[in-house]
Amino acid sequence: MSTVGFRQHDHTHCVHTALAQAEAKCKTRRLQFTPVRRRVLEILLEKHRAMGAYDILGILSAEGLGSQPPVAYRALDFLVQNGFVHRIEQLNAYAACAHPTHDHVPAFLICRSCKAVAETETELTQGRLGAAASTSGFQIERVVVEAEGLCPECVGELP
Amino acid sequence: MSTVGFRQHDHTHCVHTALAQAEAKCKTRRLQFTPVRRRVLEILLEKHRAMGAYDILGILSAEGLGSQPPVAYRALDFLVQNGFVHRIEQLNAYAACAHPTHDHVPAFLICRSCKAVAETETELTQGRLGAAASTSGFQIERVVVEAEGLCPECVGELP
DNA sequence: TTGAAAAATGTAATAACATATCATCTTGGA
DNA sequence: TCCAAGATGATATGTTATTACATTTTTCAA
Ligand SMILES: [Zn+2]
Ligand SMILES: [Zn+2]
Ligand SMILES: [Zn+2]
Ligand SMILES: [Zn+2]
Repeated sequence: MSTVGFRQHDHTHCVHTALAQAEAKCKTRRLQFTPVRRRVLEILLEKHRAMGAYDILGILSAEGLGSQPPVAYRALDFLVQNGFVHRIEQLNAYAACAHPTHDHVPAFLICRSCKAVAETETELTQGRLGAAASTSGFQIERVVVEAEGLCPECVGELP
Repeated sequence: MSTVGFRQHDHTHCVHTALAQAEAKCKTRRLQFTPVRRRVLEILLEKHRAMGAYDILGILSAEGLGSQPPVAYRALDFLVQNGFVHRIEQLNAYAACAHPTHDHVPAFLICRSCKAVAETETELTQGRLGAAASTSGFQIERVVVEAEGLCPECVGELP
């Protein structure tokens, strides 16, 4: 399954594929897939977990791609804006999108022990939240859904 | 309806009621409902909106109840831990619980224009998220559900 | 009642996360 | 070619949150 990413896998191939897809999408939309933007996405794809802006900045800095916070935040804003990366609100962190080929409402499973993050999908106006919104006349534009708990690896090893 | 709080109302009475309920609950559970904790909850009930820790600290400080960040964060941690207050992840802010009398999974509707916040409820493992969790063996302990959009007041007045 | 343990508070310092501003350079298109 | 929009460089600052340790207060059982 591609919906949940807790199992180990080799992803040198999928990093390449995702970068190529991102590049193509940018070309289509006439967006500039600049070196910093490309590298930030690549870092997030390679690490395959949520990373803070300053973690990413540290890597960029070591590579001579920029050392000040705006460098990282600008690249991340671009990637989030265009759906290549999601922001995880609970962690103040960022993760590469696992389903970049189609529009979706991301939802996350976040392990409180090992910090692994898996992305799945949800609906914009599911269940009671959607009902409450339409009852009150609230117009939902974006939904943050983030579940915290224990991943399969950690669930056996902790209280 | 009590589920959605976008309509105007007078709540001097409900502040008193909520404080009394909190006090009773603390007595039952043998928790210390100290002056700072009480006052922080009262502030959040009175303002009836999401507030940052430093907003609250400013008020506490003006009243001589403490001037350093840990004062506010400790009180907020206590109130969140015990279900009197919820943290709004998207806003890095806190709001008094609207349904303190029973256990629930809070969900929020957040107006991006006026910053009003309404609390409703949801299920711990709704829809696809729950399905993905059980498929992968992830054990959900807490869910953050926060919808961003336009409240009834603002939906007519903005693009 | 009293004394040890647990909980809460006071205080200082610092860490972590994020944005504002303005100058300069690059890119894409008329 | 030249302009305008977009991207980057660089400095400073703003905002949110935690660590650490000393002191006081509360709890609870001997
Ligand atoms: Zn995604
Ligand atoms: Zn784990
Ligand atoms: Zn609540
Ligand atoms: Zn509004």
